[in-house]
Amino acid sequence: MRIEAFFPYRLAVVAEAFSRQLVAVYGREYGLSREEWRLLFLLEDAGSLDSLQLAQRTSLDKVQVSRAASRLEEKALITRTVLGSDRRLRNYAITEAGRDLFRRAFDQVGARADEILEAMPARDRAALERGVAALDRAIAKVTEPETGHGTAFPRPGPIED
Amino acid sequence: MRIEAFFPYRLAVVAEAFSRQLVAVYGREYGLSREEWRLLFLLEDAGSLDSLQLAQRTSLDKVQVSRAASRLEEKALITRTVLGSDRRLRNYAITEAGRDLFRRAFDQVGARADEILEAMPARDRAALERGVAALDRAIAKVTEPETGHGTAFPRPGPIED
DNA sequence: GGGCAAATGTTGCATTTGAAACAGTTTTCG
DNA sequence: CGAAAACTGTTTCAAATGCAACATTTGCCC
Repeated sequence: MRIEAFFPYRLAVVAEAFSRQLVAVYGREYGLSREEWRLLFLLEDAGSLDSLQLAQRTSLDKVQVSRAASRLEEKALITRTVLGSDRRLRNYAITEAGRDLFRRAFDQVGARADEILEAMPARDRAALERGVAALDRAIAKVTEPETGHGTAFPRPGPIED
Repeated sequence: MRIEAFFPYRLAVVAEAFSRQLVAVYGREYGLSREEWRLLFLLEDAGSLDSLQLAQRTSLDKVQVSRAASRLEEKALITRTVLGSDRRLRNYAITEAGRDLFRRAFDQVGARADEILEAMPARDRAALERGVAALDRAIAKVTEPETGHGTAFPRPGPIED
């Protein structure tokens, strides 16, 4: 089989290429890593989050969150405080500087993303959004066979993570 | 804006999750990195390639190719020889051991990929393939002037279906 | 031909990343 | 109560990665 015809390869390559286009903006021009970008994105929307909420809404693991938050704190883009109610947890809040930086970056990143997406015919764009949403559901279904109550399919191979 | 509604984020997260499912197979069970997997994939199809052909058909840069090839050579899965016609280039060939390993891995990886894709309704799966192909073309179109890296994989011909 | 620029693959070095160990805090349960 | 287990964030250490310099080979242009 030719690798160009192998769908997982095509998906990975296209997604990486798309991501690179956006990293080129928030990375080169604003010095943000992908993890920092995502944390700022979440915090600009929510204003403030504790680490439990944050873990639920990001696909980053705890090490990535900890390190990205350290860097953002050094740059004074967010603040981190220990929660009084549970001292294991942290409260993350975006600063005004962080908000300003994110908004400027988001303008450019969003414009770049739109430029690419609008280069697609509308029908194709709709197909892409539908397909991505469906793939997301399929992965969740296949990898979480027993999160529901009742009887779950017995899976041939256990997949953790 | 909620990050979950930002399409580039959704695409990246879904693509990473899908890729993780496959890396869990060829990585954990066969000890292959993503780059090694791709090189083996190409070489199993072609049997033998020189480095120019290889550069055209992967989205890997020269350092990644060099390092992945070193590891594959150490494992005796491929051979690397200097080309007589141009001693800057290398000829990569898959060994029998490499072919065997790849075929066994591919059976499992392909099955895992199919398991996920077949968990999608057929219409959604068709939409995904259409959308991914269209996004690839859009990125190529938008980044065409630069022609530099960061584009998607080379398309030998128009995508059917 | 001869010197210089371009092309190719490799290596060095600093940074990043991932997995596991660690430290601090809370919950559980005898 | 209090020891042990569980949970959360951080640190540590080895491996991977990216970027630039490097060495080798070829092509170019006079």
